[in-house]
Amino acid sequence: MSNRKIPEGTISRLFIYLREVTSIVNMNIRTVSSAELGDRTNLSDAQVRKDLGYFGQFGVSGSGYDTQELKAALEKILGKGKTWNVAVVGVGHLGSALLAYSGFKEHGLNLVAAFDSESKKIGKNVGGATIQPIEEMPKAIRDKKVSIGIITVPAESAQEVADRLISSGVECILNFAPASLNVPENIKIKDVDLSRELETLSYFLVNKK
Amino acid sequence: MSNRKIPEGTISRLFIYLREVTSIVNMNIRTVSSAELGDRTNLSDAQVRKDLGYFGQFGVSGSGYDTQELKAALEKILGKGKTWNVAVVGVGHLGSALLAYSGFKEHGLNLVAAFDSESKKIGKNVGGATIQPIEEMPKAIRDKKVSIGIITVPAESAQEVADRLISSGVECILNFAPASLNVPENIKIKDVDLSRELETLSYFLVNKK
DNA sequence: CTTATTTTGTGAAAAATGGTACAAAGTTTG
DNA sequence: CAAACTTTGTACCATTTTTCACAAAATAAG
Repeated sequence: MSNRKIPEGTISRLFIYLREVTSIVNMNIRTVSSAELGDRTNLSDAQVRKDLGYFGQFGVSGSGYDTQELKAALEKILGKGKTWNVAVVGVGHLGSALLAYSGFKEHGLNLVAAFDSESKKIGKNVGGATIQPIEEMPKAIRDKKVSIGIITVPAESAQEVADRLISSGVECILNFAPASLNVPENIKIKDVDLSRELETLSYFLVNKK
Repeated sequence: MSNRKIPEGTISRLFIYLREVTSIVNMNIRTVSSAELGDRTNLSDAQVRKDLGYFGQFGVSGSGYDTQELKAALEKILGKGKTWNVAVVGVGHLGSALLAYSGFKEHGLNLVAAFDSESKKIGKNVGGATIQPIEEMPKAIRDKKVSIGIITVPAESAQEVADRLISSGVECILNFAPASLNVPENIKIKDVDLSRELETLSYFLVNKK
């Protein structure tokens, strides 16, 4: 049951279910069916059941899912409430904007270190961390137990930064640089590429019938 | 050939190929093989060939792809250089940050209108557009020929805003609100959900072996 | 110019994902 | 408590996407 490989899409949808079931709990509704959950999320009832099925049996035939139980189960599966130490590399426009983003803390990401190669930025304070030179990365990342590295440097230096982050011990990288990075199997890398999202829209408009 | 349905993933990868081939052209390299392109993008050679194959035959057996030709072809397919008029609804933190993002203009997105429901924001200028009340949306969107609407309002009002945008005539929506929106078949909607990206990392860290 | 090598383009196989449908289990009704 | 109804969980089927593998085309070498 839980040893099958779980599709990436399932994980992503789990967050959607959690969002929805949280809102349902807040309406003091005790129970919800897969059909209802599907309606609210624009997904099919079968999809909902199948996704949840990867993680166990939460439902009750005839009445559906206990909303509070489901919420708790999803939170557990998705690691809600846990916190992680993160380090940002590259404190330019994008880096600073990210550090100001409140969603960071809300999702358990705790900024403990920031690095930049520009010497005039060193020593400044951003989002509670003091900007350090890149050379201090290995020590700082070990000392502060950083598990997530965020790359917001230009594409040219992104690979080098990724290599350093990994050799310093981070397990997970969030890459905002528009570059295809090479990382070992055991490292999770997540590319966030707003440019590509924008360009996809452009493609759609050009090629729509 | 080009009447087959093209996978979403293919489109997304095309941008990656374009990025790479652009960098190769800048290095004055005249030709590139699917294997090389695959290496640079962490994709398989077969994937590269199949993706390109959806749009025609660009390669030459024995030597590969002419980099300049491929670049030009990808730019044409992806609508590079075209520009689109966009309107932003919701000029809070996120909206303002987006408007400051330089990538917007670079990707041919031209802000021509901004709306907000808060009366004290009306009349202010952001990124070259004057903030208008939501009521003026239909007229403004028609007059200014807006084809892309960007939603950066709270989740609660996102659906309502989407409905209004669509009935006013936009063809494409970029949704930054963490909500599952319902839109007609012929409207392209793209969800950008940074929260979910962050949460996915958390899932990975909790569930890694 | 013939042989060896490279590399494309694409059918066909395989893998991944999503949808259908139904037995089994629970709930409600009279 | 029996019959009608609801809803889950999953085995099976369909579709989509990726990978394999190889003939055909181009190039390079001898």
